[in-house]
Amino acid sequence: MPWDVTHKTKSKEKILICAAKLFVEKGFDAVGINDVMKSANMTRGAFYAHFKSKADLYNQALVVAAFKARENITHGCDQGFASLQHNYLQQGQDPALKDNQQCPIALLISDIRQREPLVRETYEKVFKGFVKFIESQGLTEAEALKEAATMIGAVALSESLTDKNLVEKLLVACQR
Amino acid sequence: MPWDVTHKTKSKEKILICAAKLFVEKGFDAVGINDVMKSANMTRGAFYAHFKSKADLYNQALVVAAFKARENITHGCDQGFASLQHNYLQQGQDPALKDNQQCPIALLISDIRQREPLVRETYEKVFKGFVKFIESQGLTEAEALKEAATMIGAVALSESLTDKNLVEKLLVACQR
DNA sequence: GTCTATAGCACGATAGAC
DNA sequence: GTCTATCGTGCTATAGAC
Repeated sequence: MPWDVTHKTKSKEKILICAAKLFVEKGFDAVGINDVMKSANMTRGAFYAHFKSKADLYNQALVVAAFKARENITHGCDQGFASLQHNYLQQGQDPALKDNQQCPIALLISDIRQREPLVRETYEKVFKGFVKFIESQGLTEAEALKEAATMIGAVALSESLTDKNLVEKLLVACQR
Repeated sequence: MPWDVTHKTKSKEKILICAAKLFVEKGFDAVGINDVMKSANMTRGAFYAHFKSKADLYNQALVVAAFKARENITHGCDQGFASLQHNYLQQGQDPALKDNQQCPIALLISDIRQREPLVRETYEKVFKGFVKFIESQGLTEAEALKEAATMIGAVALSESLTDKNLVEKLLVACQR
């Protein structure tokens, strides 16, 4: 593989990983192409050699975010649903893991409504994958859907509320 | 009360009610002052006679949205938590009620992270009021927090997912 | 492929007529 | 108080040098 192809691939990967973090943290509108490229140590102009538009980047970054978040949350998690639930609910709480990828399903849950159909399809696939994964821990589809709603709602709320005490009570209450 | 004071009050109320609908539906960034004023049958210039900034409008509209949504959801709901839960989960499903105010806690759940501290405080107060209201139906604080997370997560998801069948299954699964 | 520079547009906010 | 007109700014996207 020639050097320039590797270089291009590495640049694109770097952009995607930076974009995944930024978009999940701030949403589509609050993140400019400039912010993403700066975060990846490049300038605006280089962006369009890799992506055809900002929406294209968002769509691909969503997949990367989902993959990385799953890695993050299921890392060392072999003890069934209770362990998964605990790791998911605590994803934003451990300061040591503060720069890890958080779950795009929860953090982009209202952002996604304003996006184009292709992006919404991607989001929906990610959500369905999450539900299937919960089912694989021994839950029925209905149980998995309800547990997913609770976990996603709790994590989304935990990022939107500022009262640390309330957030702690909320996460404990959802843990069962 | 002189005519012009009444007129001003009515204009402001109209702007607030239109803004509450638009912001809850689309979020802060996707709604321009122009959109709000057009929806209220006025022009951009008149806006600053009533509000000092777009953020000021958003903050006040959030309170109006919470009040109207509560009216909408608790309307004819005297049968305890099960009835509240049913009405809350179905708020976006009945096409006849499609233009009613939906719950800002659920629909602005990720939008609110990017707003200024004053707005986030307002959101937090609204959320705490919602939890207290659930508690008043005979639940403990922990139970109320968990039920709130499930309901809010389910409604937020139901607006973000496009598969009607999946949404229906999700809402039924959360109904108990 | 990456850079600098800029076109083109949309938005928030202000100024001044009525 | 409401209107029209405008300034200033920030953004996406493109053009052209290297």
